[in-house]
Amino acid sequence: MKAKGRKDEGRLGGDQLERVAHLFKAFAEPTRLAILQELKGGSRTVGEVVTAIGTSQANVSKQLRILREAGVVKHEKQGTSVSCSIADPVVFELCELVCDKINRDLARDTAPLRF
Amino acid sequence: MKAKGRKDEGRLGGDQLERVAHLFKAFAEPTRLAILQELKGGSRTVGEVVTAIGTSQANVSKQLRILREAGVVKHEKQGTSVSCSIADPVVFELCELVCDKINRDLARDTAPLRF
DNA sequence: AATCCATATTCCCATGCAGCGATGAAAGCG
DNA sequence: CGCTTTCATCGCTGCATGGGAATATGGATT
Repeated sequence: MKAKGRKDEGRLGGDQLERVAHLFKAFAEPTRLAILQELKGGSRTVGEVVTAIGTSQANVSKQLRILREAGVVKHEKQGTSVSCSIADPVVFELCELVCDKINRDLARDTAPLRF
Repeated sequence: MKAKGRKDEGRLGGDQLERVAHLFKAFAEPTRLAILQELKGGSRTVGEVVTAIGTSQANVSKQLRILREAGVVKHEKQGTSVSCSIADPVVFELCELVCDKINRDLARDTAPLRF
């Protein structure tokens, strides 16, 4: 009967919820979102990302590690530098859904201009 | 020409990135995900959520507030108690995308059993 | 080997925040 | 009016983490 997981109609346990939360957390930071936005334009070296988003190199490296370990960004050694790129197109879908929701809510706030 | 925002091919500024990050942050916590999962089954009072996920009432109230302020959960006074429900179906899409991604990555980790 | 460059890592500090206990506030009910 | 129920809020503590400065690592060039 394969009672593996799935004990309560697909309700997730604590460990799995932590997994999900951990992945969401990768997106829950302006600096990391800025990095993702930069990578949306294609592969960039770490140095290019640093100059693009204007924070310290140490910080970019650290945030890139978080994104990589979340399976969101991919690293590739290319000659002397390291080239980064989006590892999973789900990034775009997630960001689009979230942005659309924000825009909807903003419209709802601003809409009552009707007179 | 409506030059509102949109200064660099749709790249978001710091404030807007913070908005996006803030919304993602609402999902970046196991307790809040457990609450959302419980509400996925329909409206629940605060008390029902408390007994369902097994943490303090104070904590549930606080996390519900965060979810409500993020526009993710809706509160409605019903008699003596407060009924909560999912305010935006985008919740389901987001969670589904994230879960699918995790399952894909897990499969990729477990797959190389080939010999 | 010495050196330069691009990244990664370590140490440190400050902030944020989840969780608990206690208290407050507000609506039903005797 | 008190009393209970239901939920929200406050104060607090411990832990996680974003960010900077300094340092380590590792490849390339000379």
